[in-house]
Amino acid sequence: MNKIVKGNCIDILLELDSDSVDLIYFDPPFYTQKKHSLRAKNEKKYEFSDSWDSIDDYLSVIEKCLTECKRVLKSTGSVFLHCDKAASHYIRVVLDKVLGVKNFQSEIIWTYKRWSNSKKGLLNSHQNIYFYSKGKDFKFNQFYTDYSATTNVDQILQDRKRTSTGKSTYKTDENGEVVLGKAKKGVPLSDTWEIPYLNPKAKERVGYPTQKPVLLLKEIIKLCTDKGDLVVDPFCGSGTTCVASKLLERNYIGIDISEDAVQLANDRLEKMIVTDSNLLKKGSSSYIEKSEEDISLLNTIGAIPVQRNSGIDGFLKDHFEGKPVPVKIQNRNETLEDTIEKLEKASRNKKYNLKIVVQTKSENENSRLFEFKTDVKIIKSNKLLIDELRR
Amino acid sequence: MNKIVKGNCIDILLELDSDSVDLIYFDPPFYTQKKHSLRAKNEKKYEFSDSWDSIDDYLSVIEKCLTECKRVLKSTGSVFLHCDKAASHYIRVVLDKVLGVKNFQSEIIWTYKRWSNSKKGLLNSHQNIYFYSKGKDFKFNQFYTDYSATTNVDQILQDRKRTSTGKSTYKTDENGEVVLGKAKKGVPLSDTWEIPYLNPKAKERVGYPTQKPVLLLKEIIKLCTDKGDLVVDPFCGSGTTCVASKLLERNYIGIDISEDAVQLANDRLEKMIVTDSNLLKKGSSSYIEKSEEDISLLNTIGAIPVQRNSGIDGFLKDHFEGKPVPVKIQNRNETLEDTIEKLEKASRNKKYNLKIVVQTKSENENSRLFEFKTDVKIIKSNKLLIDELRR
DNA sequence: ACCGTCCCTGAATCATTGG
DNA sequence: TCCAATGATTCAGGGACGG
Repeated sequence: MNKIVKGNCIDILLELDSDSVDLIYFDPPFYTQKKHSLRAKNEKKYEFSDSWDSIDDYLSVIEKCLTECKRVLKSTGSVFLHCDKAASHYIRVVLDKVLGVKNFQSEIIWTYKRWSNSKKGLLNSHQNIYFYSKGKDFKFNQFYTDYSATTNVDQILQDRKRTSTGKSTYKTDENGEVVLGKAKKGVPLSDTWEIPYLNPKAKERVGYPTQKPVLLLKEIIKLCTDKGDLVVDPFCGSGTTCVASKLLERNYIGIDISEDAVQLANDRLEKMIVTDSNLLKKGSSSYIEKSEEDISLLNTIGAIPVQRNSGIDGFLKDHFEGKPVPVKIQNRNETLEDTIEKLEKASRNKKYNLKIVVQTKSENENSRLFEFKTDVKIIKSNKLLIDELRR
Repeated sequence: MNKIVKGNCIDILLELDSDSVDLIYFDPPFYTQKKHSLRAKNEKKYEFSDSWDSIDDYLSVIEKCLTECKRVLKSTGSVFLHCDKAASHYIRVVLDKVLGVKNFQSEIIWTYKRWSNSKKGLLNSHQNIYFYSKGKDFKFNQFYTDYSATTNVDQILQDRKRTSTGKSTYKTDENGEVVLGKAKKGVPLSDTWEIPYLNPKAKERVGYPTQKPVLLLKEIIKLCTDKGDLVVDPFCGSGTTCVASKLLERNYIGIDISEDAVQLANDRLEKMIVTDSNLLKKGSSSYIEKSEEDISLLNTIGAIPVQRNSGIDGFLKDHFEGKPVPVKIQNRNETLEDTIEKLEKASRNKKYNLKIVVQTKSENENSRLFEFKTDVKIIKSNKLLIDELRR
């Protein structure tokens, strides 16, 4: 597990156990009948050929490969097949055949803004991803997005009933007051995703043609796998799928027929560890989730986040008595004392005039905080204040 | 010209001259294998059946009809075929066959926000429109949209040249100054269109199932026809295409097999009601009135933002004692009393068990808040708590 | 296993009401 | 007359259930 393998994807797939894979991201050559090439920053030229004798020739390769994919997939597994307009309809016919019409789940549209060209007609700015599950009980993590700006959320919290004619209306009790319904989670994720196209200057770019943004792959992986699950990419190219899997702590196997691609993907995974380790220094593997919450909190108090200091999460934009004000947010796994100590340690020798800890958990009864001598000021997070209201 | 004809579309198309039509909007049943019915405001029930013996049965009808469409089309004419995920791939195979792979121009994605349901998986929120021309010299009016906010317009005005290795760079003259190119017109219209779905309460609604927004049809018609051109809709239903054609001063022929549909379409052409979408006019950002800060704060306390209620800024995701918890953040220009009053007013008749105001400003000395009777709970924002530390 | 049929879901946004 | 607040209505829906 967690490797990039050089070889024909069918051969390599044959070596995998049946019912062992959670997600397959299938991104074959698009049947453009062209040779794709691109020069990387180090001037190395990467290319692959997407020329075929005929569409049938092309499709038969796809079909064989998909059949093998189906075999290695767990019964709860899914395939995401990425293609573009050129052959998407023929490929979907194959998908229907191999995986079954019933297991078609969604046509995902990936839209992006892009450079215009002089083509007569509309500017091409989407690609299609077909989502098929192996069976009925596929793994799916529901994600929710914000309500539209025009939605009256206040209203939709109400319960409803049916009138005699079968129309649905909002329910009121005997006093004419509205009846409130159950908690709302937000809007289920749509099948149209707007994710920026990989910018030609993006650092992420490694110079491989048709490289996909990591964001797109992360989205797909989060949707259909959990931590520790296995993701396979039979046409992995520059290894974006593997990078995304690694970031999300999924296992991965990438396959590509080109020695260059395998080399490149491996390099990318190496380097990622390097850039990643800075983040790891800061805290735990929960970095990604925790940081979003914390960044919101730092935002609300007007603080600038600091990434590489385990004792300090940020500094207030406004100094206090001429000195910066360090802020630390209590971590889920820390006692308040721990938090204070870390902040104190990090600010030793720095004569800050004000140091702030944001408390995020209630103290338990045998807290000895009152015995604790510190000049750190403690404020309770708004979330904690609300939790206390619930008591 | 300019008529709605009752009958089978193939029969009616046979009566039309060859090379006489500029645009065909082809909106067949989607192969949902369901009966679609809807009741209009006057209680009249409109329905059509979309059940077929098999996909081949369905496709053979489509193919016959498309073949006839091709015949009546001028050499500069185009077909827009509207379908959804259910059979889009099979339909495109037929389109390739009848009109030719070379004449495929675009897959247009119509995306919209819509009310959700309890489906496992992604929320379905797009439909597909295939744009094929009859030949190479199809009529096409290029439309342009604004550059994206992140585009460096200054830079794209510069001319470019190629380096020896084939990379494209900006051109400079002998003095090293940039060379400005010719004026740019903007970004060509993309193939992904976000147009609001016909609203349940829209006046434009006539009670016919699957009714399309006039806006969508206007977009298509403007793209491929000029004033006085002829537009044909072989499955015209409630006649949206004809309404759009009339509005844009194009000629039209609508065909439908249902007497009811023909009647309805004619009525509609008599008194044309079109809702122009406020959302499109103003843009969804104009509805978002909350500041980044407020959104961050709502985020940190686990609340869903509400955009359209001056008394409530959000609801906590977790209910309290079975009821939602409204939250209001004190506004810069409000006294705390104002804020509380607004929240109270907005939650009148709703039996919330907990209502929260987030105080963001200190009370001044002559605050009369202590005289104020309310069951709203007040918490101080983290920002305020920090400001108070500074005193 | 495969149909209809019924019943439920739940957010979008224009129309209407209110000031 | 205009702007802001509120609500009505929808289902190119989806799933459960019974024959």
